[in-house]
Amino acid sequence: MISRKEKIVREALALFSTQGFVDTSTKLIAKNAGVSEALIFKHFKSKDALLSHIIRSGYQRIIMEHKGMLTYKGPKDFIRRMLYLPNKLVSDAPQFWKLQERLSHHSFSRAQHDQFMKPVRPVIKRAFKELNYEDPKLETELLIFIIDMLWKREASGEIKTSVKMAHLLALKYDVEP
Amino acid sequence: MISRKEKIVREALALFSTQGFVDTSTKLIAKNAGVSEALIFKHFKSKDALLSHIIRSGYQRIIMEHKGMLTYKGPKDFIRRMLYLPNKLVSDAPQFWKLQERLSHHSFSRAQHDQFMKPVRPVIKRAFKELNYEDPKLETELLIFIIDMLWKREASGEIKTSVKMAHLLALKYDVEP
Amino acid sequence: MISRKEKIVREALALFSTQGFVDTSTKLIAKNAGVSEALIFKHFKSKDALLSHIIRSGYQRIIMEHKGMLTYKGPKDFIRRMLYLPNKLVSDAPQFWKLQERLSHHSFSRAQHDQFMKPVRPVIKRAFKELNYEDPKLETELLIFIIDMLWKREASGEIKTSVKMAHLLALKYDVEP
Amino acid sequence: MISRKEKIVREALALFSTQGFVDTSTKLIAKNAGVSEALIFKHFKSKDALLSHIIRSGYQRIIMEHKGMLTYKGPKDFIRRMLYLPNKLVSDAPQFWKLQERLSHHSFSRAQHDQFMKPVRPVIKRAFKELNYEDPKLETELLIFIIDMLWKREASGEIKTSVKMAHLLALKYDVEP
DNA sequence: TATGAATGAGGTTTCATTCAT
DNA sequence: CATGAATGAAACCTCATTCAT
Repeated sequence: MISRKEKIVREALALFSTQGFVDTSTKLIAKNAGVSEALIFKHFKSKDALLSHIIRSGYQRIIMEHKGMLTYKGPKDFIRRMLYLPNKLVSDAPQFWKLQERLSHHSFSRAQHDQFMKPVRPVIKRAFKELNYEDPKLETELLIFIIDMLWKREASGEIKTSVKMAHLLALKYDVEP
Repeated sequence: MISRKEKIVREALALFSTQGFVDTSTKLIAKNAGVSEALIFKHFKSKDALLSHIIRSGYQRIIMEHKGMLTYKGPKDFIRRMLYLPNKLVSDAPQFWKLQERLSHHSFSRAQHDQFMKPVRPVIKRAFKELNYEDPKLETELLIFIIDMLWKREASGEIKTSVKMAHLLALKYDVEP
Repeated sequence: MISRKEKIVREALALFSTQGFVDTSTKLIAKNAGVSEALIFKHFKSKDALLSHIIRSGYQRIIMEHKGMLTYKGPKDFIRRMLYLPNKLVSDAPQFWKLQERLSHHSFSRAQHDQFMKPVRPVIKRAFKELNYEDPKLETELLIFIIDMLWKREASGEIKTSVKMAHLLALKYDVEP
Repeated sequence: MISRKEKIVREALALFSTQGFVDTSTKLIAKNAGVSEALIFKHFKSKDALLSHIIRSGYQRIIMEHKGMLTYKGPKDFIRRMLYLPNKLVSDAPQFWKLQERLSHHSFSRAQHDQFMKPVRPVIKRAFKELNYEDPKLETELLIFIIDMLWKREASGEIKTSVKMAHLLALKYDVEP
């Protein structure tokens, strides 16, 4: 059975991701969750705290579920997996990533995302080094930029072409087996 | 001499682009512009109308100032210019593009932007065709999306690496002279 | 040729009588009259003054046009004419009476109307006296009340039945020739 | 103990009936009721909704309290009771009828009133038929209109002469026992 | 005479949040 | 744990009115 607290979180996520944080009133969240408005503030100190909770717990779960993400079986394999990562992430938790996409100006959200992506950077760099790319650092920036691009696009709903793009990019990087 | 109406528009743009539309009160705009709040509503019917005016007139000016944008002197030249377009746009009107970036979920803003980019698409496709790319359509989608991400990134302030990326991409596309 | 001042007065009357005084903005009056809002305040000190002007000049004209109203050619004739007066008044200036009907709580309007009806009262009383009615004073009150009733009803647009009622009343009072 | 919601309703009725709806601010209602302005909007969605509630519940109560109104013990008795109805109504709820009188151009108010008076019409007609009046339909219209004017007059405060008139009318209709 | 530009005061309504129960 | 009742602050917007030209 799903707790009322969880109900609040789910409805809030659904609303924040579709209407945006500011345009979603606590009243509406309460109504959709079938609870009193006051309960939101019993469980979370404020509307901001509710958002932070959603972000934090979201990344926690994602980190849990993608623990193998960093396993390195060779440069080409890693880069390919990075290119297909966005699709996996967004497929697993579309609402969450839709919300993230909307929160590009929310500092806490950005911080959490940066922390999530931080361990990836050196591994990508290693891959480009092993593949003898001329400027591994810049190539890393570019790939991360592309990854960013892809999950934002997928989160926006344009999944099909995004997957095609990922494939096209994999070909360009020559990492397709 | 700059009119009060223009003053309102400028302050509104400044505030919307830094704090966001919803988080900027008409009172603050008025205060910063040194006018009465009522004057905003004399010149623009509503806060929304003010935003629409900013968007519309912004794109109008940009279209004016980038009339040569579509001149085609060969595929490589065109693709290169497309890759450097974001930098040019954002350098010319940083606040405006910052605002646009924030408004990615605002339907009118999207519509205006789509209209602005619409004529570009067939030309890019032509370029890829002339260069004998295998899937010109998908390549076009990809490039347009890259352009989109580049200006958003630049608008967010990350200019230096973005320019570097544009250069790197130009090399990858083999369009650098 | 009709002056701008007159244009304002006419449009104001039209709007006040259909939408009511408070629900009609000076902005709308100006727009409908095809003049600037400021001009209203050049010609009339305030919105209230404009209303007062309309009322005062309205009654002035009506008094002018109904000078013969009080001529007494015998009791029955007078009472009959009184019963048909509402129809004549409202037919002549429907908008004006519609406005009056709306202004039942406006003290100036009431005062003007009372002044207009004042000279009628003693004549009606005289008629009832001559006809040997038992309580001429109360009968006078009642007839004035009925007249009031009738013009308000006609001003509201229900003209046909009101005329029928007037006729029926004339029969009841036995004043039809 | 009287609830805050009821307090709001009462103060609103008092103010609307004396100052009129538009000229009464929600702020003043709140102040007079000793509650916050926001509470008005918690209990009633809007100022208009508050007014509608007052009208609707007012008529509901009146209908309850005047259930015997339509009992028919003979034509003369019924007509006499109709003539004295205005006085009974206004005596019972003077503020409410004062408000109704002010709202003669408010469509919802008119509709409610019409619905309240609707069942009366056929009974009056029946009475006039039984009394062999020549044009029962027109007589009905006239009587209903007289009733209408009487309660409006009483609601405006002119009670004494109105009662006298009702009595005089009863004599004229020959319905006084 | 006529206007465009400007405003202070005030209106209704929404919001996140608190508190007694 | 859960809520209904309540609120202060602030939002957008409209209004009648003034004034320099």
